[in-house]
Amino acid sequence: MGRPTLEQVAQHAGVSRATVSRVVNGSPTVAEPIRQAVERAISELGYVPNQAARSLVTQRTDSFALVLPEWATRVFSDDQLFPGIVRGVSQEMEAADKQLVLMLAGSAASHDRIERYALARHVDGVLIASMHGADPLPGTLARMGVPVVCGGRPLGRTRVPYVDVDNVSGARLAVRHLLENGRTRIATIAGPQDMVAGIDRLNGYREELRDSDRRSIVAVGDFTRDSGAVAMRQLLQDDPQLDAVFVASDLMANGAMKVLKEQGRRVPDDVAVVGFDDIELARYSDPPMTTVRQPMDGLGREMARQLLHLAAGESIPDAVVLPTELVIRASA
Amino acid sequence: MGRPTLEQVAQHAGVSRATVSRVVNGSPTVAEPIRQAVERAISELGYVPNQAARSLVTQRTDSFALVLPEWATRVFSDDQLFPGIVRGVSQEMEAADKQLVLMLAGSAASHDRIERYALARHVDGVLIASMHGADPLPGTLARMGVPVVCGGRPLGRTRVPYVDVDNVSGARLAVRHLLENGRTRIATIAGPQDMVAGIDRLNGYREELRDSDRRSIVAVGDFTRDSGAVAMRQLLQDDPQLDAVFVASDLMANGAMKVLKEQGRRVPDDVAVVGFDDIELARYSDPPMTTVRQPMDGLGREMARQLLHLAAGESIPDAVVLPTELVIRASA
DNA sequence: TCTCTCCCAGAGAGCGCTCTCTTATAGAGA
DNA sequence: TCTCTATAAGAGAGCGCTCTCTGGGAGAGA
Repeated sequence: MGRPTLEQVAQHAGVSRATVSRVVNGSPTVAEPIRQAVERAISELGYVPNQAARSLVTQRTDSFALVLPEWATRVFSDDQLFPGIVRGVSQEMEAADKQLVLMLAGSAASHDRIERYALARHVDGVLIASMHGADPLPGTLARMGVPVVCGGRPLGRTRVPYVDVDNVSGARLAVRHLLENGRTRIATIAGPQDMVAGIDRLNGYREELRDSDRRSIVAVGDFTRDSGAVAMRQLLQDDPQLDAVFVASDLMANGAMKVLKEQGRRVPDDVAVVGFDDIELARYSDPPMTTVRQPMDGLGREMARQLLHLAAGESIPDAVVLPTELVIRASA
Repeated sequence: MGRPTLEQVAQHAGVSRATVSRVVNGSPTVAEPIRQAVERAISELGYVPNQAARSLVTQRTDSFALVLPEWATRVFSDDQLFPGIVRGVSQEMEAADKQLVLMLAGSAASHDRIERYALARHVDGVLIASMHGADPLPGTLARMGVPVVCGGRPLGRTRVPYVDVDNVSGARLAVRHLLENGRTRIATIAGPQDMVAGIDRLNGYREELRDSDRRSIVAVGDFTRDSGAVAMRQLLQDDPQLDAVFVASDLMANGAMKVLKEQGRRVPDDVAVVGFDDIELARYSDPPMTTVRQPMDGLGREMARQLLHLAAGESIPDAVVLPTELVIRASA
């Protein structure tokens, strides 16, 4: 009954507990015949080391938590952002033979849960992805000595290392493309201004326009499709002459394009549209969308890599910023 | 330095280790003044129990694994299936104060990893979602005494409890709807025939047609949008007269509708289309899609509930089948 | 041949916690 | 007053593993 223990393997192989431990952990100081005997015993008994016992002494668990805001699974449900990050992190963790614990942070209560969890030494480190506003969690954990890496530049004064995509440059690329195509009245549908992605993309838009002396025309959405439609209607009302829109997410751009179609504006002939994210939808929309690609897998992978370094006691850069790229299709 | 231990809390409160343990675990046999003293010590020291030490003796970890095939994050990337299950499971686990460990099973190698992980007593049970073909993993784990619940009926002879949605009835509902609307040549684009969802939906289609003496017209896709387009072309070639298609997933239906449009067939006037899944895309396609809704959150939640019961030593039903529902929009 | 060194296996002390068993204290009944 | 029971706190034995320290045997140098 029960799984076999080190002790039993040792007995079965006729050696001491210590020797079995050495074999299991690949110590080089074990004579070949003994190693083989132990390995035979291990596989005969189907021995698997008890992780709890091991981490009790090593003080490591070899697993890491990925914290995602619960709404990420909802708002982003039909694009690749959420699965992309998860996949990237997961790949990198698997490669390092570490485990991934996923935690969805819904309420404020779950912040507490997560904090306790990390402090219970359940994980060797924590990744925190794309939070709203100035989330205190990363700072709190870091202060308690828990290795933490954020996905997306954290707002506020917390000095926590992060990995982000270059939202500002991405937005500038998009706007520059519109300018280069002779568009003169370039509006934007910005994302929520309590999220870094929302803020930075709007900044990029503004910077690029300022450099070319155009005036900005701004509406704000919340990254959902419907909010994109609402914002587009607003923009058309504000400036019926506009001939281009830079939209801070593909999903909003999709809503916006629907409105443009309804109002009889042709895309891109009358109004050019550039999105952001390059989710699958962008490729399949009508017309296929010109957009800014952000490497979500890459973001996840890089976050994982940085955290692994940090947890290994190495020092890591305060920030890693991944490049974004303009993908030109038909909408602009 | 480092986090405080039980011992230190005991010392600080002037009691024994056992008493602190009692307080932490909410034992009723502690006198009120002592309990308060201990609680004060706990909060003063910022004590958090070490999970590894605890589970070493309790033989529980209070965490559960959710295994997802890696391609789930890719193929299903732009719909709600993957995030839906994750969210459902996560909610139920959080409610039970358990942790969720997410494991993406990519290769055959990761099967091994997962097996070792579960056997290392890292988790108290395992959820396995939507695998291809007759996956040996659930059976193997179950045989080793690990509590397992599958999402989606497992193929093969393994007797592992599972939770599934009623694919057969859903498909029948869809086909019946088409019949009731006077459609006579009803084709189907089936899903992959090594997946239960693919098989059952095709079966439902066949059963319903057989009951009404119509012949079946079948093309097979792999649940991707492109495969839906390819299959639709095939169907139009096989039977140019067809006036309806039941498509086994919304994503494929989206591809199919694009082809219909290209070939000048109006939806639903010339060809009615019914999808399956009710992902967000269905609501936003043109025309909005009539489809079969499957409760992915519900599936996740029910899986979690069953597993929690199982892990608690209670007996659970071999199968739980959740109802599907026809959502009528404009495409049929 | 003897000693010194090297190498490899064993012994044993915990890691931080739970839980059973034991003991001390107090109150009740005779 | 003495015993019997009830109740609450303490003592201590592990849970399964790692890792340092110790010890024994073999080979090398003198």
